[in-house]
Amino acid sequence: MIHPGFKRYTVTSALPYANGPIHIGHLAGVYVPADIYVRFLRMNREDVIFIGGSDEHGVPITIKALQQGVSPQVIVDRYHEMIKKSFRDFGISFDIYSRTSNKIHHETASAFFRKLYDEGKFIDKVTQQFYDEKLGQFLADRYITGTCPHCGYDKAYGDQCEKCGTSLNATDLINPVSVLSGNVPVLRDTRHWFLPLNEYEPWLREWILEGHKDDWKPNVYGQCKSWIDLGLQPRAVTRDLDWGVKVPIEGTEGKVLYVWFDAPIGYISATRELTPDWEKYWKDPETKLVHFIGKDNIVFHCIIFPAMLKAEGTYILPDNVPANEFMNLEGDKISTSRNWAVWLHEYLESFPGKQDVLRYVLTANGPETKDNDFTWKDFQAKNNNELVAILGNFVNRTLVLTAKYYNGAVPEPGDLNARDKETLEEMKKFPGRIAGSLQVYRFREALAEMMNLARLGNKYLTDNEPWKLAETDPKRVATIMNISLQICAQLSIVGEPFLPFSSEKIRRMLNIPSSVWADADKLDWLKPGHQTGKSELLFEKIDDAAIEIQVRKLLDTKKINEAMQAPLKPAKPLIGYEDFDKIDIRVATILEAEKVPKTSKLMKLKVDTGLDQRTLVAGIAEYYQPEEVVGRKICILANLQSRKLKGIESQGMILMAENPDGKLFFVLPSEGAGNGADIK
RNA sequence: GGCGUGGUAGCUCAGUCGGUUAGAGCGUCGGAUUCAUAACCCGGAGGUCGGGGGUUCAAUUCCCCCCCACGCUACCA
Repeated sequence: MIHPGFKRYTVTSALPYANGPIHIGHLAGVYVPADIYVRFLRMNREDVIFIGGSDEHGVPITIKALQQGVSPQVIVDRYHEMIKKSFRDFGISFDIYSRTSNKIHHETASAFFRKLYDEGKFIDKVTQQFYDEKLGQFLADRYITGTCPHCGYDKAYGDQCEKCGTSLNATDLINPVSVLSGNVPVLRDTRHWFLPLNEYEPWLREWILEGHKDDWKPNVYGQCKSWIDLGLQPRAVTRDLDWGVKVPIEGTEGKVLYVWFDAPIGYISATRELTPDWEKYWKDPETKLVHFIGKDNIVFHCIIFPAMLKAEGTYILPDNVPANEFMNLEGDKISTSRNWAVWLHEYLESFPGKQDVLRYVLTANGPETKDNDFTWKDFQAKNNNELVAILGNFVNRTLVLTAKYYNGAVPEPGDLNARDKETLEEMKKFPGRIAGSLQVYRFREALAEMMNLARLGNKYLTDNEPWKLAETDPKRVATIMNISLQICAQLSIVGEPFLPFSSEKIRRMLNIPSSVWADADKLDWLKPGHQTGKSELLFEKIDDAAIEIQVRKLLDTKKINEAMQAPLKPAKPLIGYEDFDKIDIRVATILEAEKVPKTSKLMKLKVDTGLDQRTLVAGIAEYYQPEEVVGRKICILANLQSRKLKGIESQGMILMAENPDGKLFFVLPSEGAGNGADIK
């Protein structure tokens, strides 16, 4: 038993969203570490299931479908198959890779929701939401576009402006428009169900803050503590949308479960799909549940999903959530929309048969404690200087010498000298050390230890110089070669979780079957006289040209992105003078200025307009300091309806010129214009 | 703005419950060697441990302030 107290394992990996392919960020953060962990458990003959699947609900998929004029199902079918295939080809060894559009998932999620509903675990509230009267349906925030109140971008979504990155409420948008019909939507009442997270706060506090103080990673624990200490709020678990799991309550047509509610249940659905025995993986306290995720998912997997499971009452809770940080690419954040990524399906085509190289690089450079950077140069260096030079080279020189001296048959060892014994003792320590690191999710460390075994082999060979003794001391050579061959065999065992393809290759070269972890310190996998197989190179050098191609590809992407960036806003339609005449723009002087506390962009200003003195709130604090604006003569829009911002009544708006990058500049009247001067 | 995590050699990272010369891998320089994919093996150089204060006989390690990166979150007429 690897972890005392547990007799089986349920390992989940975050469900990738089915609106794009898999990239190295996904792999480094979630799937490679999860796969290493699972392969290690399997080698220990543990009862383990490894769950993956596509998350196919949610608004972004419906938007994408809309843009392409197809049904959401077409979108998810396309990406689900693509993702599933690339995972399989890459060797991520899921026991099942399922999807949330499956019938069994809809049933599972419905039943889960219904149970909580029947037991009164939800509260319901009526709120106001935009409604498209022409189509007769409510509009999710993502289904509304309009002008961003911050940057003026006219294609901002109701939840976020993709230009300035600001998160918004749909009601903030200027001139909101329905994406579906182009109509102006109206606000209408709608009923939704909420999970009252606040009620679970005392329990979460004890379970996480007390119970997992020592075994959860600092980033995970810290994030949880932050959320709990801030005070938890009820979270809506339903949405007005027609793509997703229908709310299983009478009279709720047009409502589905919110995607974050149904997605984690996908882990359970997938298990049900995998085995009729699914309950023991989810309801037996002797099962260890581990969620592999990225840092952006911490709150869902540590707070919300556990609260759901707790509310349901019959499920176990995650024992650990080893969330990773992010992997950057060549100094920039990976981005699907900007095509700034190394896509798995493209990698598999560009570097056929080199799954283990990427697995190695992503593990050795894994973002376990902080964001890391993937560069192609580093990829090449790790392949050439580590995989080829240290691991591949050791196996190769051993097999070449074995072929040369013994025609590939394992020689009978003679008497062991001190150095041999010492080496064998060292070898025995590796499986335990590697296992110790893997058990606490320290994959980089475990991998480095595995490579140290290859280093041990290289040093053993070099120091003993069998090639010099071939003529004079054949018995000694036999011993050296026997031990070197055993190291190769051991490498194939302890390397298996990290480099499954290469381990298989070593076994083929040595002509031995696969082993379990318990045999990793046996030291006699190869009996004298055993005939080894055909030797080949374990890894090949990757030359500059191959790397150059990849780097150029990224440079091209960068050029395209730069060319597309920051276009000037298109001209607005013509208006008549009477429209312009409605606008009252005046010269004013700033009398006082102070930053609005607890905001980063807002500044509270007192201005003299000539007619009166009034208060304005302006989003200029990122570009100007209060002391440098006081006394300035500026232009303001004076007859704008007032609006409260952070509790302060803003009576008008300062005229600012905005560059495409969002930077703001005052519009200044020339010398001589007095306060209250009318601008026309 | 609030909260969280991180900021240690050129690069990727360990580590320090405060204490002799701060470690590893890769890179770099030099040596040795030739079984091996010019690989392996040995050795050297390279760090005021993000910055500034404080506590202490002693701080990279504890405390305070600040800066930077990333995540969550608020706000941006």
